[in-house]
Amino acid sequence: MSKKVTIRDIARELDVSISTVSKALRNMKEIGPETTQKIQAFAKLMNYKPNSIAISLKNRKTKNIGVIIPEIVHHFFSTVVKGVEELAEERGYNVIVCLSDESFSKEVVNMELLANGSIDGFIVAVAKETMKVKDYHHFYEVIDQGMPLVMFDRVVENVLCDKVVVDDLMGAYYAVNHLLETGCRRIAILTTVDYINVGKMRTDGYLKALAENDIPVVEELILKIEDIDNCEEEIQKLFENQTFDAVFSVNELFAVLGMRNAIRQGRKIPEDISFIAFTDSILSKSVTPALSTVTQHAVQIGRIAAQMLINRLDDEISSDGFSTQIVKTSIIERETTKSTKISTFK
Amino acid sequence: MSKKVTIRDIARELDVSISTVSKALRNMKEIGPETTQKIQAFAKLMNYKPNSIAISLKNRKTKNIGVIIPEIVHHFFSTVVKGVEELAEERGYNVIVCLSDESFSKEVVNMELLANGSIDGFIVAVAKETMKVKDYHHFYEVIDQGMPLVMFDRVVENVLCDKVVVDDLMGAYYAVNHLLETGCRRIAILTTVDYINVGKMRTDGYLKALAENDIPVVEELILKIEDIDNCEEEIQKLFENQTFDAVFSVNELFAVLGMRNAIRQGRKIPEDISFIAFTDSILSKSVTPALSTVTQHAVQIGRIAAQMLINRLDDEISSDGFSTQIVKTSIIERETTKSTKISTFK
DNA sequence: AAACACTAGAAAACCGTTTTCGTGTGGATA
DNA sequence: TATCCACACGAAAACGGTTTTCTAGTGTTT
Repeated sequence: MSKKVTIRDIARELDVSISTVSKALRNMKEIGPETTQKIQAFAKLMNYKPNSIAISLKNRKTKNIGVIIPEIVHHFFSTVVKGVEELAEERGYNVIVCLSDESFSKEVVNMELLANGSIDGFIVAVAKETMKVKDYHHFYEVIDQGMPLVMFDRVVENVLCDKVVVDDLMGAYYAVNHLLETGCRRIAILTTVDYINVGKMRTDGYLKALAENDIPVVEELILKIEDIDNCEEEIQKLFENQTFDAVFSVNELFAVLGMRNAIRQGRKIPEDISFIAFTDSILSKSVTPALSTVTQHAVQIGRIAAQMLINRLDDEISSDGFSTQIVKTSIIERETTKSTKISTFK
Repeated sequence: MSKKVTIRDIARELDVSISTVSKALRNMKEIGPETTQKIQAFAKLMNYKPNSIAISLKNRKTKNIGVIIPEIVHHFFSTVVKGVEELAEERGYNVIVCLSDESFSKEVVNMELLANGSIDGFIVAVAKETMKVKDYHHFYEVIDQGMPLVMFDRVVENVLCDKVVVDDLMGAYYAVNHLLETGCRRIAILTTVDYINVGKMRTDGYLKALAENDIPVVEELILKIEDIDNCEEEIQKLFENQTFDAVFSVNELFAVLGMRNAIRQGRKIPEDISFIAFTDSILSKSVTPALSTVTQHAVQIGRIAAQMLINRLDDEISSDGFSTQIVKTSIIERETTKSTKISTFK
């Protein structure tokens, strides 16, 4: 086991001073070419790598960015992380991922842990519990210490920082409009409880689309699911007790579970009943029939968030003027919605 | 914006030495009770948090563990990370996640980056490309520097380190046996090319099960998929050109895509054709009919890997005696395989 | 020959904390 | 009263680098 070689080791071996080594490694003209040559060659030979801890301590910069997400086994969040990772790598930053597990206390602990020198800035999607208890002191503290913070998707209105959000309302609006355009009239919605920001926004988009098309809102067709583990029963009940010709779902899972009910009832998709859902992952692509979706460009969101953070870090921009980027969604038509063209031709 | 307060600030304010502050904060009996009292109270007031970088520098420990996985938008890998995170948190460690993107060079770069002081040890699933080019120098270097390394799932035989692997061969064996027991005789396999360790192992398990039951191996029923992006066509061709009454797949995706072909051909699942696949994520649970799977206990794998690493880190065990933990799989029977009971009753 | 410019390298400061090794005060002991 | 020992605290080194300042030596210019 060969220990890590330090600048000091090189200096000793080559019988020069450590400052000479330091300068030579950074190609300073102050050091003669052949000395520089020799030192660099030896350093490479010894497989020397500067200790990043020492450098971090000296420059008070870690070149690490901390990402805190509620869940990692989650297509949207992991895809955002991928985007963050991509851009961070391009700009020479590392990514440290921590999970809040949707818990307020874990979010606080993780932030405090990372804030003490491990990272230069945060990218966060706020935990459900935090949104519920509305306690944002950990965000304020971090900002107060001069550490940049970027929120994405699950954002808090009152916290002053850069934000990246999905255009959930309009995404839902267009999705429901698409159902309307293809001839659907009684549209059920599978959504979440209102304290989940994105669920609320998507529900509002659904309502807006109905309103603009003079379709009456039927309360019985609005299913707000609290507990994701028991969603299957709730969805089944909806299918048993109500009739409708389309389903708009705020996520893939609810939609696919809905499709199961439709299939078992012997209904044809999309002829008898159409489906469209937020989130575009393997699930949508691989189920049969393939699910039409509203894609949120998660990689893009990650990249933008990382961009905002690193710009602030590198340019040392003063803290005034925070911006909120809104990322538009797009609809991917697959097999669970009728073609707009065909319905026009009819 | 209030700057971070250091131990030095406290010393200056209270007009004592920095060593006194350091000791008082750590409750050393060397310091008088009322001084300790005063210093701790003031530190709390100032919201003092020790700088972890400095501590890392001092004790040459970061309390961080680095996880390198090929993909994050991947159910198995992200679930393993969740397991690692869980256990790391219990033991007071942070997790730094880096992605190799299945690329050899990114794997090397990321390891070098993290190895320079950012972390105390590694948990790695080897990238496809690395397995292909068989260049493992970065693993040897890290081990040589005395940094513990734990490999999981995608492991390299020759690298001496702790390992956690799925019992892929037996998992596949039992899965195929299950198909056999429920009356299937012509069983197709959807697998990957042989340089992917787990694909190879699962194929071997398939072969073993057939051999032990005196079922002839039909080469045409073995589909080795290289490029995951074009797998749909390849699978379709198999369904068009061959007949079989069951499919064993090394992952969920291939199976679900296979099911699509069966459904379109109007075949009944599982009566006409059965399906069973490795990996148990939302996909299996939510497709219709729900897919029977071989679950790999990914959280468990993550926990074990983290356990092995942290034990070595905390106990400072000498580097001899590496172990390989084999995690058994289990079969989850859902709707794509016939019930064993029923076939017995028949 | 004196003044000057340049190059190379030695030495020290610095980052925030822990740790080792004093040092001075006071009370107890001889 | 002189010696010893706790006790409470402080000075300084260490961790591993970077950076700055200072010194010494060489060669060129006038």
